Amino acid sequence: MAKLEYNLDHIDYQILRIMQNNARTNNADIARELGMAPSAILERVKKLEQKEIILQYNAKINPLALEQNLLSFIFIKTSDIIGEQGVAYLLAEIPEVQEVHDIAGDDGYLIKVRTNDSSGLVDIMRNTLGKIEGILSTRTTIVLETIKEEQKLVIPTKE
Amino acid sequence: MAKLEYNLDHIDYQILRIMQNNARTNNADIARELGMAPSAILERVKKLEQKEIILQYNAKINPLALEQNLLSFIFIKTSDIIGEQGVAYLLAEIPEVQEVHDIAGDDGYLIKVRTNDSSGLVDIMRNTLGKIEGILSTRTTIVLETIKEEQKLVIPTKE
DNA sequence: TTAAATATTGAATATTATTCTAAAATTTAC
DNA sequence: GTAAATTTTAGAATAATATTCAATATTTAA
Repeated sequence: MAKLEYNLDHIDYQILRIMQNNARTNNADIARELGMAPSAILERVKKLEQKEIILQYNAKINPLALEQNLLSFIFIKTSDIIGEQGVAYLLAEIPEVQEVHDIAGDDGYLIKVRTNDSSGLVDIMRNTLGKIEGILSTRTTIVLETIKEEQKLVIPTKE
Repeated sequence: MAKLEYNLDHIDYQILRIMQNNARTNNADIARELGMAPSAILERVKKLEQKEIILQYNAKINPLALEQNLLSFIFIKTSDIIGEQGVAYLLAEIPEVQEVHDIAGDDGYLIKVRTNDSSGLVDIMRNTLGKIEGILSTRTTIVLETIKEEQKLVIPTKE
């Protein structure tokens, strides 16, 4: 895989900033805001997508509306050899698992799980995690309340 | 604040599923896929937004493109009284802090931070966290590699 | 500096968003 | 269970946007 060149100028940054805040902002509006032609903006957005700078567009859905009230972080120790991530990929396949991170130290992995409630969490731990070979131990942290949760990156103001 | 009634049927679920996977799917396409009139879909989407079931539309940007290569989780113990979250709101104001969770146990808060590199992390810990009154201690976990990271919820298949 | 490559504009067309009214379906109240 | 009230939908009309393309401008590289 060739090294990708991300060559972003300040117009790209502005587009990213707008899109990060509202992915449904239309071309015409972006063009107006940046004082450019819609066709030029379209070209740039397409390029940002092609170069995988914009990875995807998501609607953020209120977890409460889908009765997904329990958020948990679980540290998982495994028998995975360093550099290998067999267990990680199995964890990543679980729909309720939103994040899987390989972390430094002897903890192994940190995963983020969203379930209906504690019974949903128990269910996953027992029936899903429990069936994965190579998991040595888990340590679970329950979230009582989420004050902030977003994926917005800090975008440079200058190029 | 009145208790919100989320009254979702299977058409709403389908809309949510489509939007969660691609927030830029246009009305016409959704209408075609669900075999309904665009105007009906528009009504439903507006309602989902009004009822705060769809919270926002985000473009997911590749952190590498913005040189944000280091992801960390930090456990923060504070002198916040249980139920009060003064420190949490200060943490939430930091742009590099993507998540702030109040967690069970004596750890206090768990935050997720994205920085350029380790020097950016040190900088935040020293110059930003260090200046917040009420932080007693921190424990930092560095992410070596992220295998999965998304906010997609599990959407019911039946109503 | 010049040639080549890239990016932008502006106009034309295709497509979509949005509004509105009437009909249909659903819910509510009696 | 029926009728009224509410909500939802469809369909048509219009406004707005997306997209394409050829010409122009700009940038890049030699």
